[in-house]
Amino acid sequence: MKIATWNINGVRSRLDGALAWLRETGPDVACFQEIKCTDEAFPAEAFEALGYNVAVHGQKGFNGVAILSKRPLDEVAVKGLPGDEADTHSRYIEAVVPRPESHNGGVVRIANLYLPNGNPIGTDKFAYKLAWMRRLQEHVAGLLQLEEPLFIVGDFNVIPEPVDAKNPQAWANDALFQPETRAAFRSLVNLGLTDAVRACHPEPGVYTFWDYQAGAWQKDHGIRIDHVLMSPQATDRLQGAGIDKFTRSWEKPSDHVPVWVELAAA
DNA sequence: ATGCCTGCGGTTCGCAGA
Repeated sequence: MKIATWNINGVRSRLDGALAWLRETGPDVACFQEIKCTDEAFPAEAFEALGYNVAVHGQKGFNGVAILSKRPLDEVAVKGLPGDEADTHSRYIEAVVPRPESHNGGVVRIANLYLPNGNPIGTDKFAYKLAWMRRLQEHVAGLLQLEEPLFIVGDFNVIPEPVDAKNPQAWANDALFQPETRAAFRSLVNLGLTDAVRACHPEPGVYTFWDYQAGAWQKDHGIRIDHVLMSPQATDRLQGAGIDKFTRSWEKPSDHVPVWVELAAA
């Protein structure tokens, strides 16, 4: 079973690339962030034509997340991160998905998130980011009590460690690499989660984002900010994890590339 | 020190991104 996540930076302007990527890599579950459209404007039919079932939590203009699944979604459990009724940003969707027939039953729980960027530091945007991370910690702590295979995936907007940036010093004053940001991410992982890509790829130079500006891609000035975090019950089945770096060379690319994990049947 | 790109809204520039 393959589960993938991609900050697509506008699903409508990136639809052809998204469909090509799905055809080429065939994930059982694909999570998108920054779809930048309402539920009504999401091009669900194009994905359904490839055999996917679709759950969307969008909004006008920016943010927005979606889950695609080859198997019908059992339950779209949550839309919007719990813990603040006043938060109107569409940054979180959670669903329960049956595992493939070849896995002899059972389900996985998918939490797909687009964590706030938080720049510039010292503003209410950074405070919102840290508050959002505290809310996520609370919610995930509850989910872990279910003792299910749980996948928390998406654009975390967190550079966890210096090895996760080509030039760490360039991010010293950025919300993605602040001590408070990194500490909140460590606390989340320390609930008992596994960072799938880092577990499978301890080497440096593994990035998921290259800015459009200043030739970041050509200079490999990348950062690793898109992650798959797994509960123990999910990690038990981990066979591999990787990054579809090739999409960054496409025409009209997203500035992020997909991240995926492959799971054993038992 | 600043902007470099890009998508989107709603009009041709501002906002958000990271």
